[in-house]
Amino acid sequence: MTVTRFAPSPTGYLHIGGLRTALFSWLTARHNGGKFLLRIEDTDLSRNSEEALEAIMQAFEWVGLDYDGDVVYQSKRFDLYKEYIDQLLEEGKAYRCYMSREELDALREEQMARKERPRYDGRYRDFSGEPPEGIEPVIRIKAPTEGEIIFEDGVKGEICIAADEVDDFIIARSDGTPTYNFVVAIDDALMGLTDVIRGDDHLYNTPKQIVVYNALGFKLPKFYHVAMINNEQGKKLSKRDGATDVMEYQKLGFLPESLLNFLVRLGWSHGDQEIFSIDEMIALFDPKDINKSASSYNLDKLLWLNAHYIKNMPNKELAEKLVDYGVSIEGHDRLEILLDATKERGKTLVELASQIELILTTPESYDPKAAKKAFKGEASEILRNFADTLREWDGELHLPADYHAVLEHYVEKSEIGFGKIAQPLRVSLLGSMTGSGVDEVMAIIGVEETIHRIDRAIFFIEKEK
RNA sequence: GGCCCCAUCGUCUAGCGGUUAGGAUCCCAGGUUUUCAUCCUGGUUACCGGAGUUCGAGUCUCCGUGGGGUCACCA
Repeated sequence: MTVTRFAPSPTGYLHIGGLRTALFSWLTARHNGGKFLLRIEDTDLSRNSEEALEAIMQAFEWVGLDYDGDVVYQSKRFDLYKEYIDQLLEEGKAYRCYMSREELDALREEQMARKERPRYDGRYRDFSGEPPEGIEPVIRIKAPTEGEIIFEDGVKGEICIAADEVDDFIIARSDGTPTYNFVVAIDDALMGLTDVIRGDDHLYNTPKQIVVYNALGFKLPKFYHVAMINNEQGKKLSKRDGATDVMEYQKLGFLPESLLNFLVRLGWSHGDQEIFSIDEMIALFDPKDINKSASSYNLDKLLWLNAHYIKNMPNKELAEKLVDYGVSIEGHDRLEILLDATKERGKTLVELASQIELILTTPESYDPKAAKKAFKGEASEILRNFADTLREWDGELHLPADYHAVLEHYVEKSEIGFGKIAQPLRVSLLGSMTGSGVDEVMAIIGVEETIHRIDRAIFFIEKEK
């Protein structure tokens, strides 16, 4: 059975790059009917934060990626790791190193001065003498000294790294706590991972982890190293580039399905298809199709996707989402007309909310340019006559089409062009020259409010004269 | 710097030895709409450079160049 995982360390919010690898892992598991596990890499007790953990879990919930079983916390498994450390020590596959931090730093500087690659020199690898006083040793694992470490990466192909590039790295700190590359290998093996999908910044950790797998006799999973996401300039994505925190996207008015669709297409594709529902992603995703090259983040495409998903979302659902953006219209009796009239002109929920606000609120002022253009000539008279026509209208007035009939009737009766009434009417209703159709707006706010807004506009026009 | 990885329109990508190099986004133009948006139609724009292999190379090989990653008692 396919088993994948996402394994963040709780040191900050969930980054969109992290979300993409999580998505790839999740899709791989779901596609194969396998399991997707969540593990928290919190072995460095000093760097963990409770808020970071909560932020990550919250982001996961928002986008709707579900995981199987319980969350695994590495900080709660120290006893387990200790057993493996002891085992390796006993088998002579690991050893105590009594070099102090100072000595290590000095060695590194020396090597750098000689323009060599800084690395541990293995001085305690076969040490059997009397250990120096007062030094708590670290535990190092014996990495192969010759040959090469080769593995097949599902994305990049065969990766071959000379053994002397991998030194005897530390598996337990002097305080006894285990380190990252050691516990990752153990947990991935023990949790039954079949496919490890992660960022390619981990590519160089893989040979180290393979050393651990081999020392402990574990079976290797398949590795996939996904290239990074860059900013629009092709450089590494940083906080300066705007939203990198997944939850930022919620605040900006993005739908989780838009973000997921956007991310799945960064480094993966299926022919010419751009729009993928979650079910389609699950059906079509295969990690072997992941691209080798890094991709750049592009906000325009995300906005386009978001507009698409907003347009196609049922109004009821949209209304529920809009509550978080300060718009409560769930009980509005013209909900359908209101959302049909607005959801095609908002790229984000934030924009949509302000469109709705614009219609529902009586304009306090008029856009000067629009007023100048629309409120000239006989505008106030035309508006007054139209309001009268509305008052006297004895037909049904519910749908936009009903209001349209009134407008048509008025235009015919008074022998004026459509624009003569439509333009001043729009500015009266919305305060601006652009926006939703006047038929829709009138149908949403009703006759009374329509007349109220017209009266206010007439008052404004007369006052300005 | 050592090692490793990568390279098609501005961006996301298709291509898997023979295509007028396709789609999407952005941008521009036209149409639809009383306006704006939507929608529809059309247009501009790309194989990093150089050798080689081959009848034929974006596709394979090598060398450059450019970009990225990594070299912790962080993860």
